[in-house]
Amino acid sequence: MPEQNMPELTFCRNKRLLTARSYQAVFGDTRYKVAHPNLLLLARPNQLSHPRLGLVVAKKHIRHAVNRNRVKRVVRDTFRLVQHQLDSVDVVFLVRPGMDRLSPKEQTELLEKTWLRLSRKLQVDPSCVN
RNA sequence: GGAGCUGGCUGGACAGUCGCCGCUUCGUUUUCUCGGUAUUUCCGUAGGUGAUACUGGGUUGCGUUGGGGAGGAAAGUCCGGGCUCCAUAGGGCAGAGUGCCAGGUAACGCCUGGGGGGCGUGAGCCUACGGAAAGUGCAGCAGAGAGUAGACCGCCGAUGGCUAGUGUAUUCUGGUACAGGUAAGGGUGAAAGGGUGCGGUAAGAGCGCACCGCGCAGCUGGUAACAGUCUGUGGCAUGGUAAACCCCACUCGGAGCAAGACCAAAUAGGAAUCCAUUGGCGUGGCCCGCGCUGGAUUCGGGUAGGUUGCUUGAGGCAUAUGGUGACGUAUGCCCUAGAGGAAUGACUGUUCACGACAGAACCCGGCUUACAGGCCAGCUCCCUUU
RNA sequence: UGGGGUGUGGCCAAGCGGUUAAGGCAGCGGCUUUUGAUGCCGCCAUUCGGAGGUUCGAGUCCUCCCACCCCAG
Repeated sequence: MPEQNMPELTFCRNKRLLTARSYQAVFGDTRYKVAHPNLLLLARPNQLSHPRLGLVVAKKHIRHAVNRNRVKRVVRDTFRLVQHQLDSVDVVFLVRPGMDRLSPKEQTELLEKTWLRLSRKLQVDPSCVN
């Protein structure tokens, strides 16, 4: 949990990918990639001063709307908490089957690890394709 | 105490941290914009125009105050409406739906009450439940026969034929099973054209009679469906299937908020008025009808994107009242999600019965399906005690 | 969110309410052949996505569920 001199931890609309074009840009020019059986992250540097997040949660992979919504909420919440450790990148999160079978706590832990892996990749390898 | 039936309610609680979306209070001048006052620039008759300062409002951003924020099924999309556009949804055909009766309702395939039928000891539950005497069709295999019945085994053979017996034989008594008569019994099948008994007969048969069942007409009760220890009448006529076509009665125009309306980069296939009414296009399958398209004149139109539609409604709650009830009426009070890649979450702690099914997307009324449990009310059956 | 469609062996599929549910590919067994290919014969569906209902009888008709696919910015 974050503590002293709290940085801004909001998550408003300018920190999301809003148009189909933004998503296509990330899919077409993926520089970073973090994979796990239950999820996949794609990322690409942007020209802004902050990271942005986009979600792809397909009905095919997670059947019930309740579980889809919860996965999206957890992803957003964890992204919100680690956003200052990431550089200016556009990130697209894709689910894979089985994510809904994890408990909320397991999902949170998994995502915290995943964001850590992404930030490490961004620092080690700031420009190259994975 | 146990087992069960019916109806209704509820769908973890509390605290903290970080966040999301509307509304709201105050502030900041962050963006854009409209106005007022003062000074002043230019053209100067009136007046117009620009700049600076002060000030008021709207809008947007940021901060801040307060308050709100998924369901009983939000689901499946199976019905019915509202709303919007197409004509104001109109006429006919075709098509679809509903189907005991009455009522409720905006409407319904829903609900309530009643009737018939079925199940249960009972409280209760289930019920596509109009018409097969308008017509057409279907019923494999088996079986004699499957819908104007039929004759395999069987029974009979009165009557007629053939034949025997006596003295004679159309007349009496047999034999035969040739014609024929039967539907009691057997057998087939899901289904075989009222049932039981008595009479009757050659054997039989509603052929006759009694009872039961059924049909028709009347009477009585009921708004009606329907009912009846009712009256008369018919020997029985009318097998099944309409979730086969169909008939009868009633209902239904089509699309859907990605409907539609407004502001509007780009691009030019345009809009209004008058004339013309043949062809083409547009709505739903078709026809009628209706609206566009064509020519002339005059100048403006609307994809990306944004705004709106968007939540106050056949709304809830309480009381009174009418009704068996669904529900209606009156009065008072309340406002209770409104996003736009899509808001309610995550984490920590405490607690208990350790938390099911599951997430609003224009809005309502139903139905159906999923569901850990918990609570309340009424009723039934069994056992025990007094 | 709304609109529409499909479901029959492992795969592709036909199927007026009526015997034991066509056919092709694949698979398995056999025959033919020295072996293989080809050809021929045989086997392979306790049930037509599931559950109820109508009917004497349902893959087919009706109702409700389940799964999958397509269309509309």
